[in-house]
Amino acid sequence: MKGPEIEAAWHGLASCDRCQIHDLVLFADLTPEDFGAIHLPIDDLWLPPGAVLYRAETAQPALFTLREGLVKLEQYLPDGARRIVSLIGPGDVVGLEAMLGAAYEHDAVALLPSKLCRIPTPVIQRLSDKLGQALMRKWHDSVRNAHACLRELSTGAARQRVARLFLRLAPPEARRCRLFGREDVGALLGVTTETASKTVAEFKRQSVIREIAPNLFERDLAALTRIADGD
Amino acid sequence: MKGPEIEAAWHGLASCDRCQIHDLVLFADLTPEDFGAIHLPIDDLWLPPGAVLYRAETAQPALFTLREGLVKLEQYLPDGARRIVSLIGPGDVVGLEAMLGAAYEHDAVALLPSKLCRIPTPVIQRLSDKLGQALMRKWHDSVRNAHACLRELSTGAARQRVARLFLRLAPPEARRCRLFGREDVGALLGVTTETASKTVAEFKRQSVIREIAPNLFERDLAALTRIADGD
DNA sequence: CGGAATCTTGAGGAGTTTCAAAACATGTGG
DNA sequence: CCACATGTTTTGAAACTCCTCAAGATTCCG
Repeated sequence: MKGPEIEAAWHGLASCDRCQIHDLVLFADLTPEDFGAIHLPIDDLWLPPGAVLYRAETAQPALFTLREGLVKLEQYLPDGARRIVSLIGPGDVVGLEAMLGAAYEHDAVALLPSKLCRIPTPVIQRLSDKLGQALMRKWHDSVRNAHACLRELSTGAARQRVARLFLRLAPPEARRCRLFGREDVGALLGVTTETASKTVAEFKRQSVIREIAPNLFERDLAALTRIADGD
Repeated sequence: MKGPEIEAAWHGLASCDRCQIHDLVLFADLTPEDFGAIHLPIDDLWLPPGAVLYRAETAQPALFTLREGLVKLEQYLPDGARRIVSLIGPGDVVGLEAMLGAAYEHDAVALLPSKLCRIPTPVIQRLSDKLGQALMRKWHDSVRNAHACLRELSTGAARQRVARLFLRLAPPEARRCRLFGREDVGALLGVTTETASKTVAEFKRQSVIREIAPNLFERDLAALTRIADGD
């Protein structure tokens, strides 16, 4: 049931102070001196789609910042049903539970090619007074993200959910967005793979979306918004 | 659409050090000296069902600990659809976003008669080094709770969701549990009020549950578990 | 004892799932 | 470069679930 393990590529050591998305991430408020005090390696990772970042029930003294791409957090019900409980986008942090010394609670898997930083928890702890608020903001983001997934992606008819997903896949100013496999779309929206596929196909026929390349779409934002709010 | 505002009853000042659920709450690790350092009033509140603890978009420099009862956090979609995104039980903290100086993000409303403490955020901030881990644990609980609501209460057929709700309404050792209004059951499970009502009625006919008194049920845990895991 | 909610029930229809098969894509080895 | 195997996406038809609408029963409260 679980796919083959795909190894992450180690990309090198990160230079946080020259990070592209500097103000999005955890270390936004740090001074150059603070960076000097980091004595543990912050690894730079690249994951292809389907690659596993970590598995539930495992533990590492590290959390991750997503710089680019898209990651899913999935959990399983006692009856084996699989559900994606959160979509992680650029700037978000994954694996915050490591700060409590706890095991990870989800499978974290890349949905699109993704770049991440692996930050050892001792680094965070050492800078904790500097980071206090920023860290809490990331917790806050996790809660908000979870509530948004419930509110927007698990409520209403299937076509509304798919529409809201397309609106969520890229910022409003971007016309194009990239989608992932239909099985994952289903597990995220709480519908079957077939319903996910049929709905996406229907949107294509109605030119609410247009498929430029495999799983790369151009969106009609007005039409999508209309559908998202109930036809 | 929103019900009438029901005022909370102010119950008195809390004595945290003699709290009934002492080890569940935020202040579990504090010493008597720490309690002495609290110079802001920690109010003791009692809410009847339907009473509003706070509204979304409003702000107070305070968070709340639920000692007894059940509270819902609800949000609205652009199209007006209402959704309960989290169920708050005894020991849980509500309104953690106040720690970031932000406005509340949900309507928080009592589902059952509830007892809470109102803790001013400066109290937490003053004790922050003592509380660091405990506070983070509460954030963690919030995320876990949100994911559990998505995973168990918004996945699968309606009868599975209702069964999982009944299993969640009280600890496994308790035979009886109390339920709230059908409209709220629907908003929590992502089904209509009618479906919620029909499913509860069906469970009664099949004696999976037995109604002792209005909205007080005796549960057949084995049967509920069987249904929850897919018939 | 009304009157207003809330809960229950029913019938019909829309939407989703299920099952099965075909179309398409991808990667491997000949 | 093609043939083939594998996996994903699409499509269709039938069964089923859930929603909609409407009405009746029940509870709650003034």
